[in-house]
Amino acid sequence: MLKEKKRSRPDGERAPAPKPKKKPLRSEQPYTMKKGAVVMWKTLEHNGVVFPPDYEPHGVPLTYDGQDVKLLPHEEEIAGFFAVMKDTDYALKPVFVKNFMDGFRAALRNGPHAFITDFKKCDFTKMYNHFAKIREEKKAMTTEEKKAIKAAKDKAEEKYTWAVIDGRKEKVGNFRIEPPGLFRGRGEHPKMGKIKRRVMPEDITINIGRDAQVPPPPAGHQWKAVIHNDTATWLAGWNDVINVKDWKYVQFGATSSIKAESDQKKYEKARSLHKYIDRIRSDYKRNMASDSKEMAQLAVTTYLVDKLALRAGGEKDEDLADTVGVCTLRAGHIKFMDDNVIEFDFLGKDSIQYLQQHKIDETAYKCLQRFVRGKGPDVDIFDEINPQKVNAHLQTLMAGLTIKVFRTYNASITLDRLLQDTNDKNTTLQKKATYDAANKEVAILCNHQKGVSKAHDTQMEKLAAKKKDLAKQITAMKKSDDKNKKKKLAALKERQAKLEIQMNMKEELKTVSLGTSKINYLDPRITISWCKRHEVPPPTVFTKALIEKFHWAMDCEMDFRFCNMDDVKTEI
DNA sequence: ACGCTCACTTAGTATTCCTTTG
DNA sequence: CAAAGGAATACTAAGTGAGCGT
Repeated sequence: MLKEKKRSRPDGERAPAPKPKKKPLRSEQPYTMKKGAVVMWKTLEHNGVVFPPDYEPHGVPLTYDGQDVKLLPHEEEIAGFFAVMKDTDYALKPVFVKNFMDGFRAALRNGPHAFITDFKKCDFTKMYNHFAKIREEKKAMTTEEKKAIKAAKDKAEEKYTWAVIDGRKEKVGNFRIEPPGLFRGRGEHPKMGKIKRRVMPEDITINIGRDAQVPPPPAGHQWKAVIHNDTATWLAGWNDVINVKDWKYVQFGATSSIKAESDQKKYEKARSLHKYIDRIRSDYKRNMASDSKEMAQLAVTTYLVDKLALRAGGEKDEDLADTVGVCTLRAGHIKFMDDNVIEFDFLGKDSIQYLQQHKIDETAYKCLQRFVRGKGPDVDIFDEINPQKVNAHLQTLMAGLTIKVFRTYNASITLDRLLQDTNDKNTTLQKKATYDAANKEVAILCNHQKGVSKAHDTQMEKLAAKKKDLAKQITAMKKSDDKNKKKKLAALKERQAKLEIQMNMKEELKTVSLGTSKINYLDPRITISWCKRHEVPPPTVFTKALIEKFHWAMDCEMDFRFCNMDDVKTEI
């Protein structure tokens, strides 16, 4: 059964400002408003956004049906979007090519080049080479030239990199407006290849304090609107040009106090789940045997979320890639194996495949068999529930609990558990390996993957060659009568052992992404406490950016499993 | 109860930066 | 000192969930 298509809005317009509610005077407003809407700031100043440079025509032709055609600037720009992607996998996908070509043809339609209609006759090589040449020229510049250009750019952008919130100067995140190009949707996205048109000042809504100076739009332009929404923390926003009902925001950066505060709350919530987890687990175990199908479905989804760290899985529109989470799993996504083992095979967020077998609770196994009975592969397994219902049930057990908290909780507590095995006799490097191994387990739990780098095989071969060479040297050393033979042999053997570990690690991690959990799921206080206890300098495991992001946790010593709100020592 | 908007977090990949190597 | 390799950061797509109106 196909999911029902959600009604799409005909215009894609969005109200520029929150509905004007009957509010008391601003000065009379309490700091926290009635429900949900919390006032996030009293004053907010910033300098707006940076637009990409205007298009500069290069005059390099498109070759069509063997003939060079010099396009008009706006046509040339679009052809250029494709030319730079000529060698990517996208250019091989029919949907991508069709969407691109539809857009390209529409741009050509009323001009002198409307005869360009057939993708097969389009040859983008000249433009491609032109861009390649520019890249080469850039690369060939001296270090000083590169530095000077970078410095000039940094200087011009400096004032956009920060904003002042309640008197504090803080980093802005994505202050650069997204440049035009072709949409790179992930997986089988029906809109891939569509033209992402240039975002204009007229698209942008500025959110800023009432008393702040409104940043001037580029000369000859206007902002779409200027609002003063103090319950939101975004500085500017616009309707996404591909999924027009989506809204893109310019937000504060990861190191800002706004983000730090919400990060702390997230991890405190995950920690407090530890106090409730036994009750929650007995609740869903009991409810899996319930006569109520809805109750049983709530229980089984919660069980899967807890055991496998699955995502919620909200309903999606048909004009997006077909991906699922626990609530949207369909009968064809699971296979019943012997001994209560289920094979899960579905595409999750970003169309990343979740392909894992798990032995699950016997009652849950039987429930799943019952839920899929008589259903074709495209029918929803959990037909009586959705994430809202699951979350509503969870909130009868713990205030504020939602599905995603389980991912944070299980990721963090897994790290905490695995780090218990750290050997203090080890070197810092070995301790880092322990940390990375724990990080890796979390990444597998959360199914955080990455594409195998193109260079992977060559790199492995090189390491293998190195290893072979070392083995040779060792054999030679054994035969030699060098008086320092013992020492040298030991050194060689150590290098060999290190190389061996490096190779195994590289192979094991070739599809596993450690970064995502480190940035988003692992309570930094677990890591920092571990660093302290085992005398590992934090930069061993956190990059400079992460140390800044987690600055609020830097002096913490904490046990994740003891939830005491007083533990948060560092105030922002 | 449900659909929809809004605001924000989470995610993989592209690009840039920095270090190592030849 | 340049090229290569790998780490770090930038980018932007794609999720979650609260809350509101119907």
